[in-house]
Amino acid sequence: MANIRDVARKAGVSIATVSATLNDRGPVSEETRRRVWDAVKAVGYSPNAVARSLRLGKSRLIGVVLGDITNPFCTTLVRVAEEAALTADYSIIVCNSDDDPERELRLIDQLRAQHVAGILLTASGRGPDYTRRLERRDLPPLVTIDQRVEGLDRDFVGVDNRAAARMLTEYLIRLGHRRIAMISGRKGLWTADERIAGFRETMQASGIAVESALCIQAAYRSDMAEKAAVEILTGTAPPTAIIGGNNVIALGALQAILALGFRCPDDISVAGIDDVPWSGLVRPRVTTAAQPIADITALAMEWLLARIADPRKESPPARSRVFQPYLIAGDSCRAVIAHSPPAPAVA
Amino acid sequence: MANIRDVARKAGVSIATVSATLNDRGPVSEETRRRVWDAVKAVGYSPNAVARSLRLGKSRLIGVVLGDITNPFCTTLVRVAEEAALTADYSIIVCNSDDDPERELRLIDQLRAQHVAGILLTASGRGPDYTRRLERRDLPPLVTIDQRVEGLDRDFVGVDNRAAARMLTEYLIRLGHRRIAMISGRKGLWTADERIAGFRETMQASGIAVESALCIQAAYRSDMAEKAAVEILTGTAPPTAIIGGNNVIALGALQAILALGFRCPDDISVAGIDDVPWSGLVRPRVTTAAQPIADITALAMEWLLARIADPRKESPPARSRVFQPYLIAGDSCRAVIAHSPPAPAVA
DNA sequence: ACTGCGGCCCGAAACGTTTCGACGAATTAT
DNA sequence: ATAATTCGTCGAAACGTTTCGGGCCGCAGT
Repeated sequence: MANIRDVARKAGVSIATVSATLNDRGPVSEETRRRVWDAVKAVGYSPNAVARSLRLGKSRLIGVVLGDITNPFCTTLVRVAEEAALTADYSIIVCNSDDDPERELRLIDQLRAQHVAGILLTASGRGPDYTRRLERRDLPPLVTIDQRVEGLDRDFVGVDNRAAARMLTEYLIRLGHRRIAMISGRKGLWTADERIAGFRETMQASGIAVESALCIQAAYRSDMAEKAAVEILTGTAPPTAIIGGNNVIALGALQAILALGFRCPDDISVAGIDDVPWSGLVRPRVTTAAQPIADITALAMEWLLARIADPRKESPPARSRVFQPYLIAGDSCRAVIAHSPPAPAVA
Repeated sequence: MANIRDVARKAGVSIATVSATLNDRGPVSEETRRRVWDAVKAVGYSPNAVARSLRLGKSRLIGVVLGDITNPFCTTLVRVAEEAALTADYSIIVCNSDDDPERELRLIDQLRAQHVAGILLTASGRGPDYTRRLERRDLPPLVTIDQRVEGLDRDFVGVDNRAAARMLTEYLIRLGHRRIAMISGRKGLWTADERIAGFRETMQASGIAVESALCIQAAYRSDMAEKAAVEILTGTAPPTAIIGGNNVIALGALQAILALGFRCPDDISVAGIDDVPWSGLVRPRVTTAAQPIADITALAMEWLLARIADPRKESPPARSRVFQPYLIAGDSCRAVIAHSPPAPAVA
C-alpha cells in the first residue's frame, strides 16, 4: 500500500513537505502543492490512520458502549451517534456490554487501548469502585448517556426517569387502577431503579400500598419480562395494570397477557417507558412515556465532540442535562370501576 | 499511560524481553517472566493497540458495513457478529452506508485506512466499476453478506431471495389472489431486484400478468413504502394483496392499509420477506418468508475469521452459501373467492 | 554591501510496538 | 580442554506518520 514516502519520492519532495501539504500546515508553494497532489493520485495514496493515531496519540474513532444493541432505543441512538460522528469525520465502534459492568469495563479498556478519541457510555454499574474506574485520568473524554452514575464526575445526558414512571403511574391511578404492577430492569441499573422509585413514590403519594410481589426487577429482556408477567398474572391477586420499565418489557408483558388468554386492555392494562418500535401496528397500541432519543443522543455527541476538540484538560466541569419524557397515549389502558375488571374504554 | 519501556525499566530487563514475555514468544526464564508480570501490574501497563497495529500492519478490528442499522435485520446481524468477533478477541466497527454505494466505498476506504483485519459487507452496488473497487488487492479479507454482488470474487453468505419471493407469491396465488402488488427496495439493490424477479417469475409461471403499476421498487424504508402503498391502493384497480420486499416495507404497507381505512386481511392481504420484530404483537401477524439471520451471520463471520487467520493469500477460492428461507404463516393473508373481497379466513 | 527577515523546504526524532540478529554464559559433545 | 550448541537476554531497526528546529534563498532595510 502506498506510503507517504512513495508520494514524496514521486513528487520529488521530502515527506515533511507532503505531510504539510496534506494537512494544510506550514507554507507550501502552489507549485509544490500541485506536484504533491498529483503524486498522491498517481500512487493511489491514502494516509495510514494507524500511524497517524500512534503519532498523535489519538484516533478518529469514537467508542459507543451499549447495554443491548438489539434494543430499538439503542439502535436509534447508534444511528444518530454515527451521523454526528461522521459529520465530524469520526467513525464509531459499537460494543455490547449486556448491561454487565465487568464486561463493560473490559470493553472500555479495549477502547482505551485502541486510543479512541472519546467514549459514549450507557453505564451499567454503580458504587465507589465502579465510579473510580470510570474516573481514571487516562481514559479519553467520556460522556454517559441514558444510564447515569450517581457521583460520577462525567457529563450525563438522559431523561427524568422518575418522572416517566410517575407519569404512567398517575395516569393509571387516575383511570382507577389500584393494583398496579411494575416490571423493570435489573437491580443496580440506574434507569431501572429510578423508574421503580418513581413508581413507588407515586403510589405512596396516592396512599396505595405497593405489594412486593407486584414490583419486580428482572432485566430489560423480553423473555425475562414475559416470565415475570406470567408469574404476576397467575398469582393469587393479579394486578389490573402492568407498567413495563422498558419498551421491551412492556411488549414482553403484553405477550404474556395475550398468551395467558387475557385481553388487553379489557382485563389488564399495560404501559411502558420508551417508545415502542412500530408502535402504530402493535395492537393494542401501548401507552408509553417516551424519550426524545434523537435529541438526547445529539446533545451527548455534541458534548463529547466538544471535549474531544478541547485540548485543555477536561475544561468545563461535568455537565448534565435531563430531558423530560412525554406521554404517548395508546389504547392499552382502560379505566377501572371499583374492582370489577371490565369497564368502558377511555380515550 | 504506562509504556512497555516503563515495564522494562521496572522489571530491570529489556523491552524485547517484556514483549517476548507478554506474547509468549521466545525463551524467557521463569524468574524473568515473574518479574515482568509483577512490573506490569505495578505500573498498570496495558499494551498500546495502535502501536501494535502499526508494527503488525493489522489491527484486531473488524468493520461491519450495513445498509441501515435501525433495520431489525441488521441489529441482530450486528449482535451475532459482535459475539463472534469478541470470542475471537476482535472488536467491531459498525458503519451505515444507507445503501448508497458511494458512501459505502468511502466507508470501506476508511476502514482500510484503520487497518481493520476484515470487513463484513452488505453490498449496495453493482456493475463492473463497483466490482473492481471491491476486488482491490489492498483490501483486507472481505465477505459479503445478505447482498450479493454478481461476478464478485468474494465470499458470500445469504439467502435465496427468489425463493423467498416465490414462496410468498405462490402462497397468495394459492389463496386465490390474482391482483398482487409488490413493493421492494431500490432498483440496483441485489436483494430487492431478486425478490422482484422471484415475484414476476412466479406470476408468469401461473399465467398472471404483472401490471407495472403494481410492481414498485422504492427503498427499504417505511415512509417510502407507505407512500407507495397509498398510491397503489388509491389507484384505479387496487390489488387484493401486497408483498413487501422487506419487513420494514411490509409494515409500512400495513400501516398505509389501516390508515386508508382498509382492513387487513379482510380487504387487503399483506406478506413480507424477513421476519418482523415483535411479530407476535403486530396485528394482524404478518405472514413472512423469514431468513435464518443468526446462522447466516455466524457462517459469514466464521469464513471471515478464517480468512483473517490464514496468512496465505486468500487461500480458498471465493465460496458462497445460500440458505433457504422459511415461511412463517401469520394471519395477514386471506383467501379470495373470484373477485369479491370478503371471504372466510384461512389457517 | 551587509544584515535581517520571510518564505519554502528538509532532516531527523518521536510515538510504542515486534522481531531479527547477535552476544555472553552455561551446558554438552568431541 | 576446546569446540559446538543451547538458553536467556538484549540492541536496534522497522512500521508510517507528524513536527520541531534549522538551512537555504531572495528580497527589503540601513
